[in-house]
Amino acid sequence: MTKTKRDSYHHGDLRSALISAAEEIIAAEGVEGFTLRKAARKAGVSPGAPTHHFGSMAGLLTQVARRSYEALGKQLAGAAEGLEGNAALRALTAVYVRFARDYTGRFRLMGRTDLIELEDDDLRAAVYRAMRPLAAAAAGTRGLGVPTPEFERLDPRLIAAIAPAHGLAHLATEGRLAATMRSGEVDAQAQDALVDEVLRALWP
Amino acid sequence: MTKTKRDSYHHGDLRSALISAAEEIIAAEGVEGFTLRKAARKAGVSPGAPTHHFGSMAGLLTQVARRSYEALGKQLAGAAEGLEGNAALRALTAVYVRFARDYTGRFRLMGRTDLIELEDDDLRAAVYRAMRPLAAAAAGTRGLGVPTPEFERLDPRLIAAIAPAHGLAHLATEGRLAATMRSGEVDAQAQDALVDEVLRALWP
DNA sequence: CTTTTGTCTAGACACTGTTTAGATTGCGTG
DNA sequence: CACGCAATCTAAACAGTGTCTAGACAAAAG
Repeated sequence: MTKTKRDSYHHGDLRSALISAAEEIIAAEGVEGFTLRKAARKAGVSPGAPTHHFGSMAGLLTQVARRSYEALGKQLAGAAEGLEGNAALRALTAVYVRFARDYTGRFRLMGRTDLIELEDDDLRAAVYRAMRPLAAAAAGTRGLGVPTPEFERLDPRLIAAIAPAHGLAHLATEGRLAATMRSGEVDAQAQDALVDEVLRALWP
Repeated sequence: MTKTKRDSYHHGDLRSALISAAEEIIAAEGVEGFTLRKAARKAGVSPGAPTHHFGSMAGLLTQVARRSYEALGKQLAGAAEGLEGNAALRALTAVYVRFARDYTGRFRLMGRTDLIELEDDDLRAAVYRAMRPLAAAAAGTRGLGVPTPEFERLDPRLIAAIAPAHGLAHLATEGRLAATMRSGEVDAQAQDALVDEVLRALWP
């Protein structure tokens, strides 16, 4: 589809072309449908080419994961505006779950510790930045400082805010939140309603 | 190690030998270290043999996942005894997290929808049975019926009990619950303490 | 214009899961 | 007991995979 054409021996911007190709494959076929060679073919390049830019498949997927965390962070930041306390926590969690449902491929990749380089500094920073709105909400609600970037020694109350979101998101992607229609598709509205009920039980 | 010896052409009990082999590999090298051929070699059998018993790799791993859910269910059932209300929920969640930490390979497999056959009836039943203690605790706490076996149209209050456990477990396996020592190993005691704090914030 | 540096290809390697056809065995039945 | 059937397993191949090593090519630097 987005097969980047080649007129010259050199590609020009292969690095970002491969990232885009990977994102498209993951969006269309999921993480399990992704192969490095597919991405190379989509970019119109030989199987060995990606190695020069990313070192390994995990290197490429780490970039995709980083960008995905940035996207999630943006959505979270937007959702928290103008809200405070438990209302903010509910809104943030709802967005977290919607992200997992709407971008299941990306979300699954973010949890695949075998496919990405967790120790990558840029990735860690992106994860930290993405979680900031949740941290802020937890702090606003319960009097708690923003966590250190190392993401270690986290405050239990922040974890208490992240865990339900993470858990709900996983349940959603596994189709365990009811809301599956007869067509097999996910009934987004019904799912949102269910999530809202859960959230009102957790953060009244 | 546990290489099952062969004296005759037929194995005798290849089916369960393959399941055991798979469990050992997953325990030792994680899901990402598992290959079907490895399991076959460990059972002292040709690469094509497993297909006759399980149809595909997913068939074998589905059995491993089923047994893992049974193990988890046993631990949950044991943890709930003699406890009521939020104390039961806290104990159950703590066990859930400990299971994920102590049997990370198994736990990761349970979440890999691409490696197992989610629609398998035995698996679904095992999942349902494993979650019963959580459902009972949520019911005892908040006046809620035990969910239907189809695991659809779940009560939001039950989901509110499962989600934090699931989320905490994932965070634990990703090493995001502090509690990682300088050696790189997980400080189980510190992690348990942190989880306990989180749980007291969620279910006071 | 030449050299150096960064990109990319070609081909191979050691794997993977699965399929095919055939060899081997145990078991129920005559 | 002997026979044939059905179950079980093997051997070999197939189409893939990620990654490595040479070397080909092109653009930038001297």
